[in-house]
Amino acid sequence: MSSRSVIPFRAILQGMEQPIINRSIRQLSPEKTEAILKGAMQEFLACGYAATSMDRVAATAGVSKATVYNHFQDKEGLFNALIEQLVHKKFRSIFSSIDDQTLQGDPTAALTQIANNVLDSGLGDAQYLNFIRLILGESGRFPDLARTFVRNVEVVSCQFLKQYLHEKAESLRLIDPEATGRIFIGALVHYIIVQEMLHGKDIMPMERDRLITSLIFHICPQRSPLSPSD
Amino acid sequence: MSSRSVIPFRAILQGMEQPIINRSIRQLSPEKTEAILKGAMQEFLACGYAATSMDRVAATAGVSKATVYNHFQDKEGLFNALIEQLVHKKFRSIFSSIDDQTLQGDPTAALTQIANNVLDSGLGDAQYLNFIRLILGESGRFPDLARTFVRNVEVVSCQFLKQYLHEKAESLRLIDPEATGRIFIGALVHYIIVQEMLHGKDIMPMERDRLITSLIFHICPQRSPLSPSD
DNA sequence: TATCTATACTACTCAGTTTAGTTTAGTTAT
DNA sequence: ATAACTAAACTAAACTGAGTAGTATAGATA
Repeated sequence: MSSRSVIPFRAILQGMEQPIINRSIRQLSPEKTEAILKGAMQEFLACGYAATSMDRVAATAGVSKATVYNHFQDKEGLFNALIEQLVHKKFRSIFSSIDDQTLQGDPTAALTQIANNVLDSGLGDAQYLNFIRLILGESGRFPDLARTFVRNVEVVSCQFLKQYLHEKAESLRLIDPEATGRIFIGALVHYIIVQEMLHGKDIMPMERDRLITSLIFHICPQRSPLSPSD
Repeated sequence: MSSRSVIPFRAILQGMEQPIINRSIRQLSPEKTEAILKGAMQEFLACGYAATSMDRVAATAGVSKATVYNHFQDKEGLFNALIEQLVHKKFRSIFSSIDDQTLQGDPTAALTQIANNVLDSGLGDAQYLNFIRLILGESGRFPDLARTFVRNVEVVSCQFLKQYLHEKAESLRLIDPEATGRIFIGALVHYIIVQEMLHGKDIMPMERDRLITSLIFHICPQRSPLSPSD
């Protein structure tokens, strides 16, 4: 996107072998880097890529604009670094809080907890919602960032479920645990997107427990005759 | 967003009852309106809201900038009109091409065709993908447009499936056709998002027929012993 | 006569650079 | 160890060159 040929800043030299002058090499302060990324997060998540200004990022970070450009090559570089950080640090493991005991027990209870974990990550957290919005909205202009997201969030989620369902495949009589896992995640993600991201709560309301109940009903083969509604 | 108090243009009066001055009122040419909307579509879908310039919209539409502002109040108004048009004209009925005969027959075949219709709408069409990207990406800044989308696309899809599954509820032994419909749509939409929108095809590949087969396997109660994979 | 075009304008914002001066931290000499 | 020195990280501010939304004007067109 930016196409200029300028002598690269010190920031780009990170990781390159230093020449001769090793006398008093101070690093760019990690505190500033963190502050800039924090400011960038606030701005990019709130305004999107195009509508975010580097002046405002610097102001929000409490740092001069020149410092921003000492730490990051340009707007695109800062954006890339931010998304990469968010994907790796914040939004990776939705399943870490699921204890092994639940996983070993009744599949209905385990799947309920997994579903609730997925929904909790997206239903309350406005920051998470804005992050997904940003990734989806910019996935056309930043395909590599989208792929990073897929590798670190989607793949992890689906692998986790695939593994779990594979273990239970016989007792649940599943023929394709991987596809079942995708259906499970997909139904939940779509619910989050429609209800919260697209503000569809009031237009097409549905209790989250109702969706989870149905989801588990369709995955676990025993079909009880009691019908909750409709 | 734009906060100026200007005497409204003729464009805003569209649909309002005209006052007294009906003396030789030529309308703003509908051809120009269409051309502007077409240009706006190209630009907004390709660049997003913030990165689209009104100069470029006018140029793409083959129309002067002043004409754009005669037909639409401002950038936001044009964007609103565009999304509204797209939602209503282009991306409303995914199910129109499903014939009644299929719907009356074997549920497995019917659901397969419905699933294929949903996937076809999103897997090939780059324009459709960009449209969804735009809606999702701007859903935070344009909540009303997001709601319009929900009302006209999500609700229609889910209602259609709810209705169909409600009729088959007994034979398929469904306890909550509406929730089942959501799961069905959700799994397909999530598949489109991950594979196409987020460029996950090569990272976590999955044949579309495999997903559809599993989906129908989970909805239709008869569980065949033959397993296609894994 | 009203819609259109072309063009230029206003007032502003933007990404990124530069300049001049301040702070900070590592090195060296005392 | 402490003080002096020095180079780099920083700040504030101005600046460049380009682009922005939206308006205004004068003339072409139908």
